[in-house]
Amino acid sequence: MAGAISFELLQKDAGGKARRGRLTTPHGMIETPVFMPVGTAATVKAVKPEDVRELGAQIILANTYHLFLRPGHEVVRKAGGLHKFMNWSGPILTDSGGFQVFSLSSINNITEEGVMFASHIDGSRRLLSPEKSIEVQNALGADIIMAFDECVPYPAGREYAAASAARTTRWLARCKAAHLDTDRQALFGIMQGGMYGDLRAESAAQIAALDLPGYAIGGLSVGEPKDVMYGILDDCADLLPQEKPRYLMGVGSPDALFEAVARGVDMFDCVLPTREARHGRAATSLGSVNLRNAAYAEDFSALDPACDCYTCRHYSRSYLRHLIMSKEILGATLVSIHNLAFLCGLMAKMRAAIEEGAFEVLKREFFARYYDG
RNA sequence: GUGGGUAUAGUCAAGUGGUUAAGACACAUGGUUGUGGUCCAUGCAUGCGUGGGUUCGAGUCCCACUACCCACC
Repeated sequence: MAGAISFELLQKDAGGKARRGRLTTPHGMIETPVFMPVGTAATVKAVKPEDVRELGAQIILANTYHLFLRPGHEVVRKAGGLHKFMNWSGPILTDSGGFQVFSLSSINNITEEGVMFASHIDGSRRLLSPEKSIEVQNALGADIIMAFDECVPYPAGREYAAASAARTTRWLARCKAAHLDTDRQALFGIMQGGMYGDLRAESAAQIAALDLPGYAIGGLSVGEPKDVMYGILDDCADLLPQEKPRYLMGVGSPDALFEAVARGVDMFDCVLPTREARHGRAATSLGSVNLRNAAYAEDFSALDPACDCYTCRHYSRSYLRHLIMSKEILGATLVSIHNLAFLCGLMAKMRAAIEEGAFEVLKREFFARYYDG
């Protein structure tokens, strides 16, 4: 079967697990490893789609949960799909709503059927199930859609993690059965299993057996210590199929991106760069900068001297701090542009380094400058 | 000019003679990982317009001064 997407493994890092790949989708190619900016409500907050493209983003993520509740997936369908609705012609991935049902809605009742929850917008009771999530994602029309899963919280007991992972796998089979238009949209399965290595292996084997076009690692970066996350990731490269893309959900701090790419992960998404930008924190080549700090009030230099993004080419730290402190909309826009450009640029550097067999060198140099400089 | 009122942190204020002067905003410093444009944590008045007085004890009562507000001339 042809399928909506194809993944080509171009190169593996000499001596390491880092991979250089290429994902072909109905809306264009994606060079991996890749960072996907998050556009929850069919918009990367504060940034116009053409600017998202210009800053180097190859694919964006949108949320089933949010669009299901508002404006409603039928509205998006009538608009001609998400790409047209939001004026983004590149690839899109939609999250299934599984995570948000647990993290955002208040009252929820989990059954084998699905999850009953109260909308965070108006409190109305809604049901999201594997079939419903696929129906909504079909209407949204993203290139890659995600399985409806339960993200096991941290910490979680072994028994709960095992039962939850097993249910997520059963839900995945239902998602696959409900998803018919496989030539237009690729369905990714999600590995769970909490922080238990053997449960992870079991989950990986079961979802791999369904022969899906890609696989995600879920349930990480949920509050566990970083070395625990890296420990789980150590095994993921061997647990998941080599020839399929691997997506680590919710990860986006620079150190975690390096560590995960080093362990063979290809795709990432995270709210961190845009959320932090709205609150005045920027990632730069020399480390993190909190623009709210009084020290930057009269700092007329560029946010990051080594960055050539629109924001760094035209504005000073002093001005950006003024915008953030005044809660001016432009502040969120400019810092978001920079933070996204920084992360997308970082991934581009990783791709080039893998091609040159210099990934470990880049990683070492980055850590020295970003965290110790 | 006459009468009345009000002065407490950068701002708005609580405070009715008795420990260490509420709270909010602002400000300062952290935090935020499949996004509720949020939310959270910590810090921030040796002092209550100024000067005197009463009292064991005064932001609180008394007197004078100063500033501002309102009304009348």
